[in-house]
Amino acid sequence: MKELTDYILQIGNINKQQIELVESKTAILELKKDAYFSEAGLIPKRVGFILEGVMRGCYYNNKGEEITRCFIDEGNLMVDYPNFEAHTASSEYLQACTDCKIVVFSRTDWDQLSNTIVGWEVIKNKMVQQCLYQKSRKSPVISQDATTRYLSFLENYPSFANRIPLAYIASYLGVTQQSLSRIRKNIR
Amino acid sequence: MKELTDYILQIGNINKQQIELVESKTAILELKKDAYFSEAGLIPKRVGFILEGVMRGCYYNNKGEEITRCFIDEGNLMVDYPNFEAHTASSEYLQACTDCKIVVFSRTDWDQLSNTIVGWEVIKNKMVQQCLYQKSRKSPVISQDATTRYLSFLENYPSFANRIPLAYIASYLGVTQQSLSRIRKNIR
DNA sequence: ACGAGTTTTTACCATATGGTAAATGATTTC
DNA sequence: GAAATCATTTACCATATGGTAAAAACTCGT
Repeated sequence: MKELTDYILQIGNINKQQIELVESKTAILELKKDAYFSEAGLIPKRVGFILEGVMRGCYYNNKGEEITRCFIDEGNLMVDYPNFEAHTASSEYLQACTDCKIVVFSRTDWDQLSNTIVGWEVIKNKMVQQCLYQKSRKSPVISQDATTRYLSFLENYPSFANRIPLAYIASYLGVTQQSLSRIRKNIR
Repeated sequence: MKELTDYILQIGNINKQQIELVESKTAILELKKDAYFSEAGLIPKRVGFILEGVMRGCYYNNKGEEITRCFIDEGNLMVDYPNFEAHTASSEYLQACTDCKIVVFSRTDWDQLSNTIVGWEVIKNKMVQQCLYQKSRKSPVISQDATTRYLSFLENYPSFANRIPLAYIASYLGVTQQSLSRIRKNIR
């Protein structure tokens, strides 16, 4: 669980005893490839932190196409936070792209740790903030052409090209699989 | 300043006296169309809350083209928060698209209010979070075609079509001005 | 190792968007 | 109010990407 500890320490000040308390409130979840962590239409009940593997957020658009909204990899927080906070149904799936190992907080523990750890509320909010920044910083830039977006994707997620299905990457980049396949060919 | 009060109250609990304290730490800034609130290359020193008008975040890409990254309208927070927090140079300009009236916090006041108002730290972080969600929720969806993106834009910002230069909207949507002009024609 | 299923590549043509340029329309300045 | 500047529209052709379909390459379970 060192990864989670490092992640928290980089964000806020918290002592050893408090870290142990945080850890005591978590559980480890192993997800097989393709399994869901949370689903569209349901109220998110848990916050995850990815220890190993890659997850993605995805949804179905009005044409029934499956669209990848984001990738979340090791060392990052995973939750549809607006809906988690508001107790409203999520509009996306959080799905494992590979086998994953995840630290899980229940809603109760996630919130109640604020009562026992001074500053947990602040740490929580900063973790969520950081998670959002990551997402927006890495997400494809709409004013770039498809090839440039793919090259940036490779820089942001160097290990993904061979681990993640082309279709997931294509919908993330906003192109068809065929186009992405052609782009890969042109790059070679 | 009712707008700012409402905004804060919707986010956290804070009493009348505390609100007055917050307000006493702010200044009102009037920006003329095209003026900058902050600039690329400089360390952001202020947090703004827009009372009237529309601002945009923009930058120059490696081809020298001016790209609009986001619009921020009335009732929303405006700041390049990652760089504000890290004391690092911003990579974008925050520019007035129309004449604007803005509530301004200096960095000192923004941070030190946490010492006098219990819970300000949490409110601060939630305001920033909400600001980020707004931005990502409204930003154009890369898997949609240009016409769909423009129609969504109109829903998100109904008052913008005639107030904001076409070039700004085009680069926000990831199309050329000519394409956007053609799209407008097709919609009519 | 085989076959069924899945994923990726290729090919062909249709279409949307880009690039360049010029014409029109709007706004500012003197 | 005329000239100058800036913003928007239109036109033309080039190019990138999409849609459909099929072939090829992988994967998985037996």
